[in-house]
Amino acid sequence: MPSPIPELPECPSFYVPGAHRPDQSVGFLMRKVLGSVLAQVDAQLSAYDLTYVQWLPLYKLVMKEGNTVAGLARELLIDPGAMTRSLDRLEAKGLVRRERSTEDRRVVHLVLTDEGRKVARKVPSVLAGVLNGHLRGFSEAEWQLLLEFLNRMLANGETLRRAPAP
Amino acid sequence: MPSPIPELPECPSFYVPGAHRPDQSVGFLMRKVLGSVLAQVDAQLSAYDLTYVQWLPLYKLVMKEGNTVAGLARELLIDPGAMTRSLDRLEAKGLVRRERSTEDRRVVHLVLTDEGRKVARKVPSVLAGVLNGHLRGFSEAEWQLLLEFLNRMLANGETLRRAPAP
DNA sequence: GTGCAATCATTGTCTAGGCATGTATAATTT
DNA sequence: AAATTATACATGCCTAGACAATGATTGCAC
Repeated sequence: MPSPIPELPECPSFYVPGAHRPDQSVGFLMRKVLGSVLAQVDAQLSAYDLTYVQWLPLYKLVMKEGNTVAGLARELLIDPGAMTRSLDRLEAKGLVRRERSTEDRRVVHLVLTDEGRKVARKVPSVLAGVLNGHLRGFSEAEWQLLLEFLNRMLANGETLRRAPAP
Repeated sequence: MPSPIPELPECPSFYVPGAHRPDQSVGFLMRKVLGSVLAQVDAQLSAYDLTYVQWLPLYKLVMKEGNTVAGLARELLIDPGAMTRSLDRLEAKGLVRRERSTEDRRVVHLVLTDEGRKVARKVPSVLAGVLNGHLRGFSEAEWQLLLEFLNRMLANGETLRRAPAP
């Protein structure tokens, strides 16, 4: 009797190695869309001497979702080393301050400066504008469907990470 | 009589600055999905000492879509400087060769080595596998719809680039 | 033809991320 | 209590991309 095969639904075969040109694959298209969104957001944010990725930790701090280097790195799914250097830049601009914790002397608490809070406030409307611009012509249902698709792909990616490719 | 307003459909207002948490916005989700796809592709490609982005120029060379630095950079939507350095790495690995053109001494022709051609062949099936894995549970219609959404967002981004935000 | 503008490739300097390592400080185990 | 393990932050070295400036060449205008 064969060992019980885990109940994974079959993968589709939308992509067949030689068949499609990869510049119309989901991956390449998403790269381009994301590039377009980021370029426009960053272009507008340059007025505040900020980038999208620099805003992300500021936002997390505003929302009180993490206030340490490791915490932010986990939240933003990036390397702690990258986070450290990113915070170096933000600190140099006077947007955050580092304060070594007293109860656990390993951790560094990050606090927004007034300037940091001020500039972080400007970002969401820029982001909303660019995203809405890219969704011109979408119905609300289509938008929701797109979000659902992305969430499903993300969930698939998770399960793939646990049970790697055959 | 007011000047004729260009016939641009209104932007939707799906995203309102304070309303949504940005980690469920299209942008952030696409970042995560793309990260998941790239991580898995690169993990598998590491067996060939190659990455997805290193494969792209090889593929363009195979397809004979550009055979110069500037040509590849245009095709792949990246900076010529970045292309030069990327080719440095590929040349160091013995996957491409540079040959200064004789008829126009400014340009450098890029030619795949046998090794380059060989390793480039391995990639499409890896790519297809990971993409199909992320599309598990998608119907063909849903897949096509997703592609359509992405193409529409891309087109919107184009028009936005010409006529910047209000 | 001479001068000017455009093109091609390269290099320097910057942000951004990944991986590996190191150091200090907890926390846990024994 | 001592030793091990784990965590937090920082640093070094790598890929990757953006922008700006440079040098070499070519093409065009005049």
